[in-house]
Amino acid sequence: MPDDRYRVQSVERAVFVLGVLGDAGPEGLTLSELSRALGVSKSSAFAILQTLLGYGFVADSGAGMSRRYRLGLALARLGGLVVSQIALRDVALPVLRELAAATGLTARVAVLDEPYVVVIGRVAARESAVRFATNLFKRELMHCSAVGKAILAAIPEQEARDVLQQAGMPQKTRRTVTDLDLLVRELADVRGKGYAVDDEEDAEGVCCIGAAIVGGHDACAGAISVTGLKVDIPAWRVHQIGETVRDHATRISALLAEPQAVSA
Amino acid sequence: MPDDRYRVQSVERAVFVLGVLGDAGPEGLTLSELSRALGVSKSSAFAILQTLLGYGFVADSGAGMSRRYRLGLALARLGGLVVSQIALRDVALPVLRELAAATGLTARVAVLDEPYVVVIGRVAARESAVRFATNLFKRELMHCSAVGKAILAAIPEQEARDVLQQAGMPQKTRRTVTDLDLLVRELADVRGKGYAVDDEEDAEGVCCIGAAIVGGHDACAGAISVTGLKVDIPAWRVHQIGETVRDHATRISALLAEPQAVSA
DNA sequence: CCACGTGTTCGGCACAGCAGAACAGCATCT
DNA sequence: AGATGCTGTTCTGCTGTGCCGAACACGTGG
Repeated sequence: MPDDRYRVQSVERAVFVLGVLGDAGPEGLTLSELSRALGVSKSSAFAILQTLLGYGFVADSGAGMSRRYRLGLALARLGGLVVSQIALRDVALPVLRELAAATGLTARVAVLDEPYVVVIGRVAARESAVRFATNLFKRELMHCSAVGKAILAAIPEQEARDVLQQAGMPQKTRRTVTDLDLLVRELADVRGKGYAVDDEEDAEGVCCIGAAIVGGHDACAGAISVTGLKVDIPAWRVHQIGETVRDHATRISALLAEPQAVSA
Repeated sequence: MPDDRYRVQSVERAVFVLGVLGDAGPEGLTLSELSRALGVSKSSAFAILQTLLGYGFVADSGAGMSRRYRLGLALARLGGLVVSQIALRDVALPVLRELAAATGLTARVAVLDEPYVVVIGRVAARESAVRFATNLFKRELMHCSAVGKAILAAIPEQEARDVLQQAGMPQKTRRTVTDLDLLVRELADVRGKGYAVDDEEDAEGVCCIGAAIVGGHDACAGAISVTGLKVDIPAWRVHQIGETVRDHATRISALLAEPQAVSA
């Protein structure tokens, strides 16, 4: 996907190794399984694994005839560093707790990771029938999520067009907006209201309402949203919830503008 | 460090890139700084960065003349996967809370990541004068830590010797045991008592008492320990604390043996 | 016992990807 | 203004990396 002019093959393969091992779960994979999944020779996969093994990026369970490889603890360390570096997360979480309490819905905070959005924090609704299995830190498409559309509405239109074209606009449900111009027109409406709605556009039966967070270093720092079943968010509640979400987003924006007083 | 026969240079360099960026903090580094820190040409570093960038392993803040690179969110995702895969962590943490409360000391749980130990969980003492700045998920030496010695005592002697020789036994403080045979003899004593003591062997003025956790898939699943200032752990308290730590370790071992009933 | 599974080792050839130099912006100093 | 330092990016050509394939050692099950 990146500018494939300056990509180095070995590194790319190493990244794939980590990706495949991540999907594999705690049991891990054998060398043969891995080399097949990647479509590379066993010896190549072996060399990459040995290298990553030396630095703790992968771990191996028991040597011998059926040695299994899984993700290593060095990744936990680096991952922790990344998380601790996201200031927005720490600022937003307390406010999200209030938002979740006020609406009775699951609240989330996400940032732009061009051309995707990434959920970096989450507060589950206290008493929710279903639990939304949204993976933290996974790249999600912008055109069919409330946080995505909220961010798109907060950045220059041309930039939004670029981002959308780069990522594509696949049809995820019956209601997904797949036309670029149609979505851009919707963004104007979002700017007017101050909140964005995802009405079953990402998953059937699931509704989200989000609002952008402005400030920080860049113009748009991210967005927050609440998620619930379509049943729990009837049409007549949308506007009221939308305003609540928008107000909480504004509060986070204000907190970001303040001189930081971070506690240990 | 690894069997440098089968290491692939590009992957190794990519690992170094991530390591350097991790140490650099949220501000990140410029391409030039990075290439200098690594001792590779700018173009090589650039190619590696482009590749990692494409998969979210690094992120870039603003293009142009002074583009800065930092760790990317993909690492947070993989790191989260790793953490969630460590069953021991979830089992141990509640018990560690009790241990911390019972002793008034900081409690930690670690696993073997040959030939090192890695702290995977921690519960700070409620009312502690100092806060111990131990990094989670960082590889630590075994010969000068309570968790390390506890694990060493729980595995076959030959294996312990191998591990110690592989990692080396550098002198970290005046009291660090740097002689292999001397330490091996101490391990017999640890087996007898059921707990291991680190008496200012890792850092001046800091004392740890740890005990091994057995069971799980392997014979030795890890170890727990309590950490405090030498002043807070006078000689007459060592035995009593040691027994407390040992008992809590035994409880964790028992929990691991039970058929898992994990809550969401 | 042989056939197939595994992980590991080796060698040789090709091209991946290195280094170095040239390029384009931008700052700051002379 | 001009000059010189920085920055990131691009390009080219040579070299040595690190690919693949095949042989190896070990275990298992038909």
